Amino acid sequence: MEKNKEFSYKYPHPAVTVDCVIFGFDGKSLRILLIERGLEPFKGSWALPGGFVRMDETVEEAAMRELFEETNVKGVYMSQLSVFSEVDRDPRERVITVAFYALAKPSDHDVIGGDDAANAQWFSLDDYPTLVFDHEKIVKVAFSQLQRNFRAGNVGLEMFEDKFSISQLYALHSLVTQQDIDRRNFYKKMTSYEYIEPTSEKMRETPHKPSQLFSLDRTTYDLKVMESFNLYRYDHEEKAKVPKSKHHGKK
Amino acid sequence: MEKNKEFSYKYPHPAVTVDCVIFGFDGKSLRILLIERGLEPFKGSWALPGGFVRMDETVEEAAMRELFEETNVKGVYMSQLSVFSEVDRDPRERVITVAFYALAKPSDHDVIGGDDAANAQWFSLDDYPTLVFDHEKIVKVAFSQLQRNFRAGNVGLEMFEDKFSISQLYALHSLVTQQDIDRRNFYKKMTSYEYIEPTSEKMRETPHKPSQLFSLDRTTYDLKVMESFNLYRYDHEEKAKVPKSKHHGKK
DNA sequence: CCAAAAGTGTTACGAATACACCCATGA
DNA sequence: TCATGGGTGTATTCGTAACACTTTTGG
Repeated sequence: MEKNKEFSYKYPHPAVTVDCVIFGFDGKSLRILLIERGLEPFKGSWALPGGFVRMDETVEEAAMRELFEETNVKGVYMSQLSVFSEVDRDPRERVITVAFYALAKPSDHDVIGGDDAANAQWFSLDDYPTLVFDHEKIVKVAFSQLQRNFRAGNVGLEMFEDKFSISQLYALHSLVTQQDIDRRNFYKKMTSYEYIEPTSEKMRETPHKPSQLFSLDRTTYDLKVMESFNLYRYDHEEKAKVPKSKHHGKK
Repeated sequence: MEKNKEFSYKYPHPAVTVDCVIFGFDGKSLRILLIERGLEPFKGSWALPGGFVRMDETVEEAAMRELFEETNVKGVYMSQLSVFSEVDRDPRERVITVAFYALAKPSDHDVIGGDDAANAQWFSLDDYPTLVFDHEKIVKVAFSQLQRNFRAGNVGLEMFEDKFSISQLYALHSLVTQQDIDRRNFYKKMTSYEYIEPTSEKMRETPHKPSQLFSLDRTTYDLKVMESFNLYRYDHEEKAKVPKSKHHGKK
């Protein structure tokens, strides 16, 4: 390929990428999903999953596509976090990135590095490798957002298995909000939600804690989450079938 | 046609723009600031103030710059709203836009169309001209955001003069939230805030309403707003390091 | 004086907090 | 058995809602 610059414009254009901050929870610590770059620049370094937006897709579609290609994770709720556009944030050229964030359960996905990623792996938020570009900053902003959402009442049930105990929720809530909520009040609050339904089973954890298991009424929960926050549902396959839906909430 | 496309890339790049939704309040209705386009495409049509992001500026800087160039408005709190990236949202080429929104007082700014704008003008949200591109959608999303913020406790004091009455706040709050809050409870709530300070003056309105005037402690208020929401302060001159003015004595 | 809107007080309710207590389990 | 953590009950606080009432001003 001799002529390798085929796309010309009258004015300079920045490149546009997407980056995804995916949070998970393993029962002990909060985790983020990272990839090991398989291409230059910074080949071999760790980074947020993401990549260039194609000309025939929206940034949301790009985020879902890249996440799936690079980590095999799909079907999560994605939310636009922020645009990062510092002029020198990428050494190659001017790159503006749209950051997304989502919650996922580590066990639910077959996390396999693919495509441009040599590897994909969950890391503890307390101890993850140095990230390339300004991805550390993006992670910080994402965590702030997560913290805000949690303090505002979000419970992050997307990060749990089908069956979960209130103490697990409590552990996560404490981790994220950094607040010292009374355990018993938290218990009552959670069990008062109509979308958290008790099962009769019991579960066993590390030391000796027999605790009641609960399950989630996804339908009710989704409604609550959707109206509380600005979340959009992105099923990876969505683009393939669904046309364009437009609904306006005019009164 | 000669060769007028000097900027070449190996892969296609979208163009990146910013658009600003500026809300104001005139005592009666909620207003937005629009410009009449002075250039093609859609020359003569109305649009949100905005334009292309330069290679040497962030999207925030671009938003402030374009807003100032096209409408003469500056020194407002800007907040990233969302990225709009539908593939066909611009007829010229692939254009991804970062939408911002801010609150301003209509009277404080000398709204003059400039640069790419033939004209700039405040319109009532109930009755504004058809907008180009997907700007109507952006306005809708911005209003939803505004509504969310107001329901969450924001009072939009940025939209008022130095002296204001509680009934004015109440009128705006009712307009935005569409909620029927008790006037008297609202009054007490507002006057309980430490950043809303009574003055001894009185003001006169349409029929016969003498009402107490209040003023705003900007410092305290800014703190509250900054931590409640994700707002960033952008003084237009900031980049050129011009000293900040606290009071505007101009009229 | 009267109408209309501003401003003040008083009570009620519900969610969030604080904390006391009992139960189940495993070592 | 005891230590540890799960689960339940109850009182208090506080912000908000509901609503009665007084004051001010223009006509």
